[in-house]
Amino acid sequence: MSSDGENQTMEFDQTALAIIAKPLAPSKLHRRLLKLVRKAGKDKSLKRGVPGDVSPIDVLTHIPVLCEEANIPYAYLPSKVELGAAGSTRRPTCCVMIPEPKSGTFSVGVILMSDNIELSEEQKLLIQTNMERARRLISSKRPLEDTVQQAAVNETITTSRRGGFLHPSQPDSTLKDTREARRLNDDIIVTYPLEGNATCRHCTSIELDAVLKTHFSINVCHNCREIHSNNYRLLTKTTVKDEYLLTDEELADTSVLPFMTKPNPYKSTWSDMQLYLSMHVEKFAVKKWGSLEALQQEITRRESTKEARKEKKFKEKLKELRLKTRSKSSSALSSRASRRHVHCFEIVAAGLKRCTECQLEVEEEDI
Amino acid sequence: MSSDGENQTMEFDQTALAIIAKPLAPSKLHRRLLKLVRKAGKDKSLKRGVPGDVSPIDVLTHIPVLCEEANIPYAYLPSKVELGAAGSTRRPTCCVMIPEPKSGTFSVGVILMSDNIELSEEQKLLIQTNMERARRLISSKRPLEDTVQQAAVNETITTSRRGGFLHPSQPDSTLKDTREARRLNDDIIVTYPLEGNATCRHCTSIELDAVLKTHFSINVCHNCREIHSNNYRLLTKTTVKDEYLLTDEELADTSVLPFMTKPNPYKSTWSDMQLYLSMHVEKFAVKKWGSLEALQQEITRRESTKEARKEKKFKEKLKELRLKTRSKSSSALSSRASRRHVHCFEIVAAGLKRCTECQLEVEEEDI
DNA sequence: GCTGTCGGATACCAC
DNA sequence: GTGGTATGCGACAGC
Ligand SMILES: [Zn+2]
Ligand SMILES: [Zn+2]
Repeated sequence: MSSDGENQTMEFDQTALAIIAKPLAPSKLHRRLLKLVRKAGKDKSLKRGVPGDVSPIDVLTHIPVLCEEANIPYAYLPSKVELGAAGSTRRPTCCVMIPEPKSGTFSVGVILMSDNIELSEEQKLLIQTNMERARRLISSKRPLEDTVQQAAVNETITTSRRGGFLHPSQPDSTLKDTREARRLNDDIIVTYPLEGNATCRHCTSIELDAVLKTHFSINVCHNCREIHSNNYRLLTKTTVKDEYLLTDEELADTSVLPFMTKPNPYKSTWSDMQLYLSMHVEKFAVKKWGSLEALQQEITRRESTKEARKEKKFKEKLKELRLKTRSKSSSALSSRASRRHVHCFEIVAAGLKRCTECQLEVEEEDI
Repeated sequence: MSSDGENQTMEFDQTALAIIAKPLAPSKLHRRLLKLVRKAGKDKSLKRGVPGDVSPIDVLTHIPVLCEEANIPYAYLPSKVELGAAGSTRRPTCCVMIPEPKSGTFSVGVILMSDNIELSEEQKLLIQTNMERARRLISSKRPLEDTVQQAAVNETITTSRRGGFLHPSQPDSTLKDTREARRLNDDIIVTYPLEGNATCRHCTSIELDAVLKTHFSINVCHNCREIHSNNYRLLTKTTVKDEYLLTDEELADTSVLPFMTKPNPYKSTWSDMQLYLSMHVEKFAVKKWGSLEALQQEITRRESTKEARKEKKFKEKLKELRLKTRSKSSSALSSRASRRHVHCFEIVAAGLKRCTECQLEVEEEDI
């Protein structure tokens, strides 16, 4: 099953790129890259190069080459995905390099592209190859990723009885599945004599889903649960807060919104997951927000304010950097930079690199 | 001067209504009514009638009559003004009654109208008359209004030397003038021998404005100050925070944004006004927000979030009320209500009134 | 008009 | 994925 999910991410033609760009359906590899970037950012180990007055593409075109030479796997990501999920920048094109925890050498490069950059067939192929290499590296190197990987395996084990239920027409079933968490426990409750069993609320089956019956006192069979999967999904507390805009306070009233717990898949010693039933949550959210449309409107509103905040913050930072950098790079030097070449940087000060050929100065900032 | 301002508010034909409806240029009377409503709201003394399932206009048509009979002055206000300034409701039509502090009898009624309600000539005349009565009552009755009125007089006194400078083509000069506060002190600094005086930064005059020279070390003559009045306006701290979105922290750095103080015009014992120079503020705001356009965009954004919040809050409240009221008014009774008549309410419970003829129930809520 | 306080929402970090 | 804390902002009441 897990191999299913990963195979899908390898197709990376223009069509797939458009699909992957949807914020709500990032592929597994994308999500891993984002997590990786985010984690590296937290560790203050992520380096982000911000060029001064030259067009960003001028600086970036050589990165793939450098990566190739240094045998560093890299990958292109549509920028939209990054913006939403990893909370990165609004720059149309930029590059992040993720160093090894110990040695400081770079292990993975990620190039964030604007959506409207045209790719040649050759580039596409290169991308595909490197995506694969990056994927392999990621799944084998990073402790965080290892944990998640491990968790996925554990889930698969506990759900062995339904391991093969994934439908081929669901390209992002991996993601969906994790969020639904229906595979966590699929035991069936049947007692003897059979006549004493309650029947499914939708049909006459007595093979009731154990999770729903035990934790939510809902009698529903596996079949009907899947038929009405929108009602019987399990949602984590975080998801509910993010996608239904409920508050901690509201989620604390178990008489209105009961929940079950499961060990935290990231690390079992961390706080348990709190899983709410989608039908409860949705009903509550409709009561709170008026309608699902109104809810969606509020979500959009908050997202746009978030975007605005980010943009403002970034502009401030950029202006600062520009002020710091502009004085150092004279116009005479930058005109020389127009000649096409691969920048070769030397470090001239803490966080400041200069190309030995064109004197382009690039400031590194920790993010 | 103050009589100038008040005369203008008496013209209340359709044209004037459109003019008055502009949020940024409410007439003096409008602003007083709004303050009155707001203050009454704070005192929990404001009663707002919320009809159940009947069309609001059905309930409201008799209010003027009742007011007439009880000799209560009333006035129509375009609803848009209320929504923005007094933070009232989104109802297209509603009515607020403001009781006397002691007796509890009503002294002023304000009817908030939708902008698209058609008025007959007779109605317009009635409105005009009652506007006038309401204005007189307000300026004579309310302690808050008295204070403001008094403050206005004091300002006029301190600015006697330029008392007549108001231009007739400025209908809202009263408001503008207060905000500019240029009349607070218009002494001229000239020392002898005349050769020792600095000259105006814009011309050769040595009759420098004392306020700007003393508090901001800016040499500018009265004439040039008025010519460049956009640069040399004085803005209160509150105005700066509202209209330029600067924070307390930013406004505290006097090396960047110096300010002068003046006694609080509302009550001299309250905190002094802090007056900033418009050119300083604008320059800082442009640096902070990127441009005046970006600032305006942010202001608009915040206003829309505020609107959204209000709307949501109101919807919640309305839903509650509907639930409480609906069960009490049967459909049979409300059909009887369609006959045209003046509702005559009796109190059936705390905050609940019922018309003796049509049984219409109206719930009063404190706001 | 100014100030302090409170509640909501958001961002960040550690587990 | 969750819980805590820190921060910025809007609302409000008192002065
Ligand atoms: Zn069933
Ligand atoms: Zn001059």
